Amino acid sequence: MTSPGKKRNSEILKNANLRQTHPRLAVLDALMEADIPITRQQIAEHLSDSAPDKVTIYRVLECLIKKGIVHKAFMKERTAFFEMAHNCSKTQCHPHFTCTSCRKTVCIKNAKMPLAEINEQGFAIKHQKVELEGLCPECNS
Amino acid sequence: MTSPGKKRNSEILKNANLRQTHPRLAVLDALMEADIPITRQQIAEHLSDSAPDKVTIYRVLECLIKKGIVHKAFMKERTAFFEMAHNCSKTQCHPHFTCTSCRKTVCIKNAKMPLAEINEQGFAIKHQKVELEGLCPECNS
DNA sequence: TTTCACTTGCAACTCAGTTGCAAAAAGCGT
DNA sequence: ACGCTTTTTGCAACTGAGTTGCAAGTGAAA
Repeated sequence: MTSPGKKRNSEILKNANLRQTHPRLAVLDALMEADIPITRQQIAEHLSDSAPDKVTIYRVLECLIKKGIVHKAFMKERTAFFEMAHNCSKTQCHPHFTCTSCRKTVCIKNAKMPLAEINEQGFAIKHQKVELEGLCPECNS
Repeated sequence: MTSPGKKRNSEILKNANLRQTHPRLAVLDALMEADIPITRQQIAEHLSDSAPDKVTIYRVLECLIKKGIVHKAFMKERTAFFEMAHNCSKTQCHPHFTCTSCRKTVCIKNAKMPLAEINEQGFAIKHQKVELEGLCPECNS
């Protein structure tokens, strides 16, 4: 449990002006190691015995999202998937691709997407999210 | 209840090889009249006294989605929003814009979005969904 | 009109996420 | 280190969208 990211997570909290607490460091650790969007349940499983209460995990996530450290990436089967925001630009997350056959979701970090342009006046686009569906390489062969 | 769309809805079911039933026609009617994505609850409210059971509405929607007549447009606050698919191309729905201030969502039917390009080999993109967030004209002034 | 597969409605259930509140602990000044 | 204040945590109970099983109802083909 002395992973190299431990110090960085503590740094993240400090920069965001948040108290250093076990649940916050633990949730950050789980999200960092996963490196793909995961659910609250997967966060708890990753932390197993030292996992905070589920309410706490939700509250920690809410707080980290508010600070822009974490994103709610997407919903699948009525369940939210969270990921670290450090691979996203300010206005746009990388797209997520879900395979309609095996139902796995992967991050497409290198896809380039222009921001949508709205013809009507007055809209200020702050954030764009792209979801892709289709067949992944494994199911497509 | 003799709206001009009644016959069209019946036609839709016939073309899809689905039985003509009250719940199916009613759900189609509600979605047609709304012309924006709505929830199962809003469908029921639209139909008020003649609304089918909520389970039936979900099953009708599921069936219409399978036939490509209806789309699950997006989720907001853990609730699914459904819309007629006739404003969407095969590979892409029009984007939906949600205002972060008033929480209203509108369809952006005239926005042009190219399909994402994935550099890695083997992915077959079947469908792309774009969600936008920001300030709507009313909240932006 | 009969028949049968497909649909519907009801009741009971599931389960992700939320709320209220009392107990714990982070961080500050002393 | 030691209180003190404020923020955070954990528990239990709740909420509400969506699902499941099953018996009763209905569309449409023969």
